[in-house]
This record gives sequence, C-alpha cells and structure tokens, in this order.
Amino acid sequence: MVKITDVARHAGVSPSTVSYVLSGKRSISAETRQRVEQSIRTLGYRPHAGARALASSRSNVLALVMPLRSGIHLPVQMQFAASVVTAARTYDHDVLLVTQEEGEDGLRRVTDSALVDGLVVMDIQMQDARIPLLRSLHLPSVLIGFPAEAAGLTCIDLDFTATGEACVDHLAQLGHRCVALLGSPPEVYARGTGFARRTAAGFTSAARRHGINATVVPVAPGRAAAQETVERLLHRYPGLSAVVVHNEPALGPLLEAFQRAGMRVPEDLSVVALCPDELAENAVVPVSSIAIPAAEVGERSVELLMSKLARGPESVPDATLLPPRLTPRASTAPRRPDSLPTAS
Amino acid sequence: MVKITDVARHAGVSPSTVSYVLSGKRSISAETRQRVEQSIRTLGYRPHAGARALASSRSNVLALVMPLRSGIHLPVQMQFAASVVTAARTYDHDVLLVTQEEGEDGLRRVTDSALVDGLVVMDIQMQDARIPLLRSLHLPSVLIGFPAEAAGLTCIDLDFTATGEACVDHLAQLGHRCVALLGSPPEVYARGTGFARRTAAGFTSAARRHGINATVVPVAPGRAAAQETVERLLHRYPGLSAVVVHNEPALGPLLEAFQRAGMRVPEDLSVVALCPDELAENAVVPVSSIAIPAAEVGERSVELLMSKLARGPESVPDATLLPPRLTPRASTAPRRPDSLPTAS
DNA sequence: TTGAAAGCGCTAACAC
DNA sequence: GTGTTAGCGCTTTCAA
Repeated sequence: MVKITDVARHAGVSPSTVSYVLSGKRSISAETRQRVEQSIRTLGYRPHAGARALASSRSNVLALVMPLRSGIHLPVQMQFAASVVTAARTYDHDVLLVTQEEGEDGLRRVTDSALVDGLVVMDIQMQDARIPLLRSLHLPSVLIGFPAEAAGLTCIDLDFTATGEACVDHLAQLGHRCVALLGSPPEVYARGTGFARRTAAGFTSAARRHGINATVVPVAPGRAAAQETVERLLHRYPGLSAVVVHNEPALGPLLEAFQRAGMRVPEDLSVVALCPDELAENAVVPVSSIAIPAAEVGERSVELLMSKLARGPESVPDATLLPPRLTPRASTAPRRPDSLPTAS
Repeated sequence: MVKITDVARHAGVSPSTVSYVLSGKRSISAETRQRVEQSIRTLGYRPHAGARALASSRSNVLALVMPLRSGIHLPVQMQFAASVVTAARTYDHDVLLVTQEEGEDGLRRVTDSALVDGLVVMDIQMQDARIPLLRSLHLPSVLIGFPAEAAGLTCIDLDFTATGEACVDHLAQLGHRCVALLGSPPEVYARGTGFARRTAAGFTSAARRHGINATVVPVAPGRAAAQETVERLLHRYPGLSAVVVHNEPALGPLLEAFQRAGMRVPEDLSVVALCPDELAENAVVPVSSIAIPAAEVGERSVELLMSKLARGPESVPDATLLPPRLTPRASTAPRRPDSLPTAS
C-alpha cells in the first residue's frame, strides 16, 4: 500500500504538504503542487479512509436511510437513491445504505461510531419515532418529507400546496368550472397527514381564486369504493368536468369507474393525477400528472447536507419546497361547451 | 465521545482487555467480561469506525455495486439490495452503495482507500470490463451472474440449466408432448449469452429425457415480432400444447398473440415463464413461473464474501447455482386429450 | 488471564 | 510557502 509518506518522499516534500495539496486547506506554490500531484498519480496514491477519518473526524461518508422492504414507489425510491449517490460523489462523499427497518438503533450505530458525517433520511412520517433522536444528534441530517413538528429540522419535499394549485390552474385554463379532488382514504385526512392536507388546501384556494366550484372527496381503498365514490360524485355534481386524483392505487379503479359511468377521458372528463410518471404514462389513457421530483429531491437534499456540514446548520432553510411541474398528457382537454356545470 | 480508555478505566481493566472482550480474540475470565460489558453498556460505548479500521485494516464495510439507472427489474434489484444489507448486518458489516456507472474507477476508489473489505458486484455481463480489475484486486469479491471467463472468480446465480429442465418437467408431468421455448432475441443467443444458452440446454435435454418434441425459438423485441413468432410456431407445430417463455418484455405480447390465434390459456396452451413473480401474477392470466430468487442470491452472496474474508478464497466454490423454484399458477394445466401433437 | 506500549496513516496545530 | 510533530482511537504484538 502506498501511503502519504511515500508520496512525500517521491515529491521531495513533507507529508503535510501532500495532505494540504489534497485538501486545499492552505496555499501551495504552483510548482510544488504540480510535483506532488504528479507523484500522487505515478504512485497511484489513495488516502486511507480510516486514517483520514480518525485524524480529521470526517469520514466523507453519509448515510442514506431508506425503506428497502416497501413494494410501492420503487422507481421513485431508486431514482432518489441514484441521485443521492451521484450528488454525494460530486462532493467527494460516499453513501452508506441503512435500512429503515433498523430504526433508531441503525441511526445510533452509524452515528456513534463516526461511520458517517451526516444523514439523509427518507420516508419521514408525521409522527416519526426517529425525530427526537435526529434532533439530539450532533450530526447534521436532512429529512425527506415533513413530520408534524418540523421546527429546527431540515426538511425537503415537493410543495404540495403549490401542487394542488397547479392542478386547478391547469384545469381552469382549459375552461373547467367544476372540479373535484379525489384524495387519500378518509383516515389519512383524519390523521392530519401533511401532504394530503396541503394538497387539498392548495386545491381549494386556487379554485376559490378562479371562482371555480370545487370539492374534496376522500377515496377509500379498493375497486368497489372507487366505483361508489365516482357514482356519488357524478350524482351530486352533474356539471363536473375535471378531477384531480391524489391517490395512486385508486387511479386505475377511478378511471375505470368513470368510463363505466359513461364519462370518456378527456372528452367528458379531464383528469390530472399526482403520481409517478411511469404510472401516468401507462394508464388506460396517459394521464396529465405531477410527479414527486425524486432526482431533484435527492440532489437538493445532499446539497443541503453538505452546506450544513461546511457552513453550519444555520446555512440552510428549515423547509425547502420544490415547485411542482405538471406534465400534460392525453387526459386533459378543454371543457366541452355542452358540459356546463350546474349552478353551484 | 466515549472511547475505549474510558471504558477501560470504568471497568478497572486495560484498553486491550476491552478490545479483546469486543473482538473475542482471546479468552477473558467470565467476571472481567461481565464487568467490561457492563461498563460498555452504561457508558454507551461504540468503537470509532475509523480508528478501528486503521488499526485492524478491516473497515467492516462491504461495497454493493449495483446499477441505479436501469428502469427494469427494480423490484428484483431492491429485494436483492435489501437482503444484502440485512445479511451484512448479520455479520456486523455495513454496506456502501456504489453505482454501476462509476465503473472500474469506483471499484478502485473504495478498494484502494480501504473503505471496504470486499465487494458484491451485481449485473455481471458476459464480457465485463471490470473482471480483470476484480481479478487483480487483493480484496475478495462475489459476482452476481457469470461472465464468459469465470474461473477463479466467485460467482452466484440462479441455475438456469436446472430452470430449463424444471419447466419441461412440470409440463411433461401435465402430459404435454410438444413444447417450445420462446427465448431471448436472436442476437442474445448469437452472442452466446450464458443464461440464455444454459436455459435452452436444460430445456432441450429435459425434453429429450422425457421423449418430448421440443423446439427453441428466439423472440425479437416488439409486439409485431411476437405475433409473427406465434403464428409461425403454431403453423409449424400444430400439436403444440405448451410453451416456456424466457423473455420478460415479450411475455405480454406473446400471451396476446396466442389469444388472438385462438389458443386459450391454459385450456389450449400451458405457459411457464421465467420472470419476476410480480410480472407473472399480474399478467392477463396469472402465469406459472420461476423467478430469480433475489433475496436468496443476496443473502448467499454475503455469506460467500464473509467466508472468503474469514477463511480465505479457497473456502468457497467458484460457482454457486441456486435451484429454481417453480410457482404453479393459472397458466398451466393438464394437456387436453384432443390436442394431440402431430407426429414430429 | 491480563497489561504496556508500539504503531496503523493521516491531519492540523505550531514553528519557521 | 513549507516542515515537524503530536495526536486521532483503536488493535495487537510482546511480556508477564
């Protein structure tokens, strides 16, 4: 194994100079730098990670805590992991994979042993058992998603309020005057789950702004529930010409139910969904949609973490909300003049 | 931070004793051990990973090299990653995520810097550019899949020969006497790709053993090609009553083509596929299938790596082939007596 | 069965 | 702008 003293000898300098050339933590004359860099290259020197970590109390590794069991959203998760790894490499860091299942012990372990310099924690729940630990840690962390009590934590996610608004804006622009948000199961709203409420709030306020008739309807799981929801909805709002679906597993069943009710998409009904692009593209009718920007979330979360690492926790905002991007597909079209909404 | 000397003092022993209690590398009197373990617990001691790595030249981390871009097989990949991480934890190791895209440089980096003790490399190609490097490395590695030249490497994968055989055995048992293997695109066979050839070999030899009429047909990509392949096949083998599909993307189109040709599954045609369970379950007709045993591959690959680490490279076989497990679903049924094969 | 002490390879004062 | 050197916290001889 070639070590720093070998490089130093080869370049005719001291070990510290080699170290400083590598870290850039003090100025080095151009010619010395050249010589050292050349020696590093010809000797194929790579600093010993453990030694470096011990001496500098920096491992240059960050933990990515993610659910590895969950069967849903895999493409999104992978995209996310990929962008975290890629972004980390950009900052000369590696990524240690920690499973959600290890829970707080996992965090403790990688943290107490100084294995990692910081944490990116995915899949944050409203009431997340790890939050207190994360708060007490002296290591910086970035959370994907917002817990109920987010003050003092660095969180990042899609801006769901803006997302709800964007959906309505899109539909309003197409002339729709009566819209519904088909959302999560009732208990999700009851629980006060953040993203569901925020989407609904954005949806509602944008509708008000546009002077549009709007309603929010929870959708219980299952094909039957979807069918029933649609029937009731159409009965109650005969003028309905557009819906926003914020309930991934229900998207297919809902589309089917509308079709069965004689509503063609997009001729009779425009549909916007909040779901992964893959799902939207492969629906019976390709669905206009807004997806969680997984790659961007990953990249930004690493940037936030690196900033905290380099410039302290005050250097980043508590919350960063990524703007939604709506991809128009075949499921949204201008409202047909004959499908006027009934007076609200 | 609590360090080993703190524990030593607290327990009234020397640092080395604490170290030995932790590593078990020399015998400790029961009462000393008790005392030390108690001190460790009350102080919440966790060895510093870097210091340990430096002193012992073992990082207790292994690299998982996987493709993070690929859009296919995600569930399988995730399952695999999950089982690698879980198995690694079993051996008190952590997992560093390295992307396929980093290629040989990535391997060099984590390897030369002593970041990891060994490597699990997924998605090995027949002609894999990383093989020479992997060979020259002094670190142990385990490859998922078999390259063209596998001698001296530790490789693990599903036993594709046995898989081809198992499919035929299943069909023969159901009374089928004329079967076809609908395989990969022609160029895959031309390239001599290992798993494709091995499956075909197993298929053919089992058919011979059973005295069954068998043919192997490559399937080009695309819906049209599938349709054409089916038409030609049925024309040429009017007595065909069962097929094995070893071509994931073609499965759907092939099923459709058979249906269009008037062959109902399983009444007129039994179908076995080699694909992820998820795909098999969600096909038009749930398809009897053999899946790559991702979780098992992951677990076993870690076991192999740990064995090489602990007992040397000679302690493990070069090749480990996992036995196929066929899951019967609705797509296979006894041959109908009236659909007798024509004399071959 | 246990302790003392010499490093492991690097970084970061401190000195010039 | 560069060199000297004292650790970083642990493991592992060597010695008892």
